Amino acid sequence: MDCERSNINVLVVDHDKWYLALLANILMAWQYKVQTAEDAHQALVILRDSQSTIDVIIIDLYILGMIGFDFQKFIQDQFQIPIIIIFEDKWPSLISKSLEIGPTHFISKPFGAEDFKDFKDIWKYAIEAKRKKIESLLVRSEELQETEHPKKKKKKKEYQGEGGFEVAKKSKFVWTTYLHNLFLLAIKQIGLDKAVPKKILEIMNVPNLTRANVASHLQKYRIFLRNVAEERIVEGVSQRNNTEFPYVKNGLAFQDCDQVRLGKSRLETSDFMDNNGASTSFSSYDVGQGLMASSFSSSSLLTRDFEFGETSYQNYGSIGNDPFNHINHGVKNWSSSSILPQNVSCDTRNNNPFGIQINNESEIVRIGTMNNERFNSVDISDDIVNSNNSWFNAGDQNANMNFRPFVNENFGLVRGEFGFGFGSGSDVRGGSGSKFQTSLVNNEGNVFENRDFPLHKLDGNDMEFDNGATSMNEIESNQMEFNISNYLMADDMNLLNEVGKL
DNA sequence: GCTCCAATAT
DNA sequence: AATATTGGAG
Repeated sequence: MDCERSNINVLVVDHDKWYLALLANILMAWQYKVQTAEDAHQALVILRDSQSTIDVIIIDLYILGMIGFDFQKFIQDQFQIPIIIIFEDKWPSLISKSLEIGPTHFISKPFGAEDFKDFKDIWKYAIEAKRKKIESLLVRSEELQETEHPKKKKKKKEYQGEGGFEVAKKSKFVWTTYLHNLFLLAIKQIGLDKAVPKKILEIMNVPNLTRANVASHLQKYRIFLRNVAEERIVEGVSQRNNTEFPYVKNGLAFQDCDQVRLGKSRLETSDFMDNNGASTSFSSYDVGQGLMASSFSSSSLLTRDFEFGETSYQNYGSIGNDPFNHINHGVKNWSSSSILPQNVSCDTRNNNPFGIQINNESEIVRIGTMNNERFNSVDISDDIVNSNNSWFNAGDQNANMNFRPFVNENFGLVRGEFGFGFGSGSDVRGGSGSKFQTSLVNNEGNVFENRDFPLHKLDGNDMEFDNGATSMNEIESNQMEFNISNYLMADDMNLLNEVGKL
């Protein structure tokens, strides 16, 4: 048993140095080889540098959440490294999220040395996992020959390697979000026109990834791009919502680094939220709302898991049991789709951010305005909508507004390569506007369709205020903000540095 | 013999 | 639907 132990290499990841030290001590006493990491990024680097020698990962649930649960899937699927998650009870949603990904071993915090007297469970788990891993790769051909019929054996022989071993049939490669994002990043670096499988493979630098894998994926990607190019967007905000391929998913990377408008992009992932409330994935701060479909000078928000059609999207979530509605407070509506600016505050005398609500036909139903503390909505003309129920439920939709400098004056709904959001092109500002113009924007950022909607009662004097809003808790805010670099492996950061985006 | 890519197979 | 494999062209 002991000799087996010393063959197991463990990576321990926790942001709590005390636990880190505790685990390292225990593991080393048990003759594990231990590597430790205090944060997510360091864990990624370690794993990347020595992934072939890591047999087990013990990781804090919160950090796992920071890396993203794709990471769990990634190392379980691709590397087949078992994960043992140490957790605190206060993140129940994270636990269930993690359990969705795959079989996982949990240890509850706080734990002490005595809890590790029962460590043999983990031992068994790790050793068993390693054994399975090896067995899945190598199957004794002798055993096979006993059971196989001669006919089948002939076919199997192609796989036969040296030393009487036979390599088990390769499992289907899975393009996780993470890998796809690396793929996109590689293409970004090379340039789409010059991107060929070999080069992409080289830049992605992912173990076990083959050129054929990349070629196949590239083919699919090109087909996708062709479809997008041919697609008519005249329908406005339409079906393209359904296709996720080019999107940044889970915020790990971006198809086009230019999309990052600001030096610091804040990234929120719904991994931190109840899965009922999957939400906005990107926002920035200081100016605007993050990622634009182009270099337009206005704001844009990205949402995901957003269904624009029949199902309305409830864009709110929670952290544990705490309402989490201050960053992604944008969209929440029960009966029809609604999009509101997020992370905005304003000089209400000159700039009024707007929220708009649209129906299933992409028509604007209502437009709301905000000031520093409140949200209210304003009816737009009845020829757009004859609604006798035309006020936003401001408390629901914009509780916990986040107040930051906000310079945009105008909003329109844009549909760009990355989704939809608020774009420039309108000529509305508090007190002075008479029209609200929505701008539909193509992938190049060019407005291809404008629609004007008359407004009234945009004057601040006419505003009705809601009392439900509260300001954002700064600490919570900080907890939810991560520099993008935290999500990237070392090479990716170099790549982004070269492009000058970090 | 290798790469790319479109077509085809699984 | 997603990924793997094939076969022609360069």
